[in-house]
Amino acid sequence: MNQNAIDRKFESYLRSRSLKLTPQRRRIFERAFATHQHFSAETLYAWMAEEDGPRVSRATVYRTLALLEEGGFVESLDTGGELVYEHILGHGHHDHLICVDCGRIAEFREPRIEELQEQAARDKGFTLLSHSLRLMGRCGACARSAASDR
Amino acid sequence: MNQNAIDRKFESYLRSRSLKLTPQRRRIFERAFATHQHFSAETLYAWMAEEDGPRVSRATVYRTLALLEEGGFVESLDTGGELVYEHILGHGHHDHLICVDCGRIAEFREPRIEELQEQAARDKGFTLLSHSLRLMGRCGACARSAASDR
DNA sequence: GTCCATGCAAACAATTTGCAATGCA
DNA sequence: TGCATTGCAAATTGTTTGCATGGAC
Repeated sequence: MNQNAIDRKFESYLRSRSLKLTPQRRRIFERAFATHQHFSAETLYAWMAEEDGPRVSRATVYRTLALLEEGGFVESLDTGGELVYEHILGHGHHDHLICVDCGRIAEFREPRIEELQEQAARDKGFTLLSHSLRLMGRCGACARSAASDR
Repeated sequence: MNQNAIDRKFESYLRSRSLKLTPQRRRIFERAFATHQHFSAETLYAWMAEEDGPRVSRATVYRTLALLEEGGFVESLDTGGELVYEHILGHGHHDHLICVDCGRIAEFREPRIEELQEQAARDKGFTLLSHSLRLMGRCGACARSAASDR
């Protein structure tokens, strides 16, 4: 999906909820889609501060990220501490690997895990709505530097 | 493992780190093992307040829970909001199902998921240290009452 | 013109910390 | 006795909210 199509999707989402397209919302939205990294509200706020464009307050960053999440434009990931976001469009579902040393986040996809989750939920009489799977470990680079420190 | 053996394990853990066995620590420790439910720091603090025994401050509850977690006596689970704890001893590893309506927590065990996680980590060059898998859904009771509300 | 949105600062919730007093070992 | 521990209140962190002003439609 190109930038234009995404923009239209956002506009139509706002209209559907009778919300307004403000310069702040547009700026936050576009910035969130301009990166392929994970970012926190604070990080995004810092980007807003150092880059050019309409001034955006911290409160608006939080409010707009919440809005984007409700609209299914971004997803949040709880890193134990702050929430980080990533945009979703053109990005299939995946889970995360988090390096405990450097904080690097890698993504992986494993449909067989999803299937087993469904099964486990059914077994316990639950209707599965969503899940959060985070693998904590040490990435290759950190493992190597830990080894060379010895 | 009986209460006595668990107590000794705790005492020896404290000794190994040259920490002291205070009435507060003993009380918190025993209370944590006396329940088979999940509990938050605040809940535990409330138990301390309403039941008899040496007075325990909120700060000490937090500090001791952290200590118990480091020692591998309890494990924490992030429910999005507050952390809840459960004791580990005599309790194999499992993951959680959380009801989004009533907050009820169910446990399940699925070794095949663990195996696939290991594999995914290896594929990405990570050394897996731990993981957190939470399934969010609606428990049977809540699904039924939601249906009857209609 | 009518709501909705923004910025600001104050409020929040959960947890952590500094410090002086206290208490195990 | 010496260092760990406690309680208290103040501090922190990440996030949310109330309210007066400003702006999109």
